[in-house]
Amino acid sequence: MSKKKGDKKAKSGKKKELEGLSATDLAPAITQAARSMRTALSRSLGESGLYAGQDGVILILAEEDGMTPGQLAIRLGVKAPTMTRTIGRMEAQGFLERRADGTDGRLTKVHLTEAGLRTVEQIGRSVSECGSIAAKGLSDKEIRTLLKLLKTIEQNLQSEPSDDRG
Amino acid sequence: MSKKKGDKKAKSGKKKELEGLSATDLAPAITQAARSMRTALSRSLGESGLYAGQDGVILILAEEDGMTPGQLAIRLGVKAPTMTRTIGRMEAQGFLERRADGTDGRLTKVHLTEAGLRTVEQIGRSVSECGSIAAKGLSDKEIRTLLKLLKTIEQNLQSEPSDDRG
DNA sequence: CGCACCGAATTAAATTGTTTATTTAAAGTT
DNA sequence: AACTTTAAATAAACAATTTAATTCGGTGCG
Repeated sequence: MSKKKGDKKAKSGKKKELEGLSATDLAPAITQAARSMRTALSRSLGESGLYAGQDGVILILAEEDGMTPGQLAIRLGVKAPTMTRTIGRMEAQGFLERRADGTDGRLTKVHLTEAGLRTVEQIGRSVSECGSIAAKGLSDKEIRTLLKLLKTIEQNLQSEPSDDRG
Repeated sequence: MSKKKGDKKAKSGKKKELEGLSATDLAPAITQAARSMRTALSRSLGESGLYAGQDGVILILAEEDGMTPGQLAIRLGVKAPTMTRTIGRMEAQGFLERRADGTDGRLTKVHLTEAGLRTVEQIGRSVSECGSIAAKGLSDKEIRTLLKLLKTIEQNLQSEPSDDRG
């Protein structure tokens, strides 16, 4: 870092060199885009009786049944307590069920129920459709670029856990 | 019924023509990226005593004081009840205050307090810093591309509020 | 003037998400 | 074998977000 200029505050300048300004807009931009996506997905998912955030659990379980809450949390990029509660809700809703692991008493295995299995296709459709709507007008290349950039910034953010130095 | 090609599973194919597959990955990708961003921003904002979601309110108010909750909601892309609640918390925290509009009894004007004003700079720094961290390694052009794509998908999603026609 | 309608704000209820702390079981150490 | 440490799941507390329903002031019509 610091190999170039423009790393300073530049608080006094309201010029046109908005190099830093772009980065400033990044957080709001992605926040709002994600909010729109979540809302759209939520609406589409509602037909299956699911909430945004639950779809990923079912989709992953459909690929590999019997994962533990911790594994699911990692796969979905959320914290373990979030997964625990989401699983609890979904279990109450009848989409999945917990089973104790016979070998390791600490582990909980999560399995799709029949009802859960029945939602898989519809969820896939919702997620896919939402993505298509969002990507309307974008070329295939642009979509891939977007995905790549998204992954990059995610990795950047996660590799910098706590940088509270001034 | 109007859908046609690309609706297949194609789960077995790992080829390069993943046109539909890209769009399918869009929702999860942006969701997780936004989650990372939110977490990072939340951590940085914590020093100011704020939570992610509150920053925008202060920043907008710093530009134009006395906006109504509804206006703030639109500007920030959230629904009115969200804004009401956030404003309530922030008022309790002492960052802003509500004042009734003398002319129109239905309106509430939101004003920054001195404490709120004092946080403006720090918030701007946090948001900017977060964006910079997220954008590390990306060229200026890439960042602008990302911003443009983000805006596009946001508009796409919002112009299609509830079109579940088949 | 009274009643219907609209619009802004709020309340209510549901969920995801985070951090911090607690329980419980496995593993490691002495 | 008893104690300590670690790991997984969970519980509790706090915040954001949404939709649906409610309150309340303004406006319009009869």
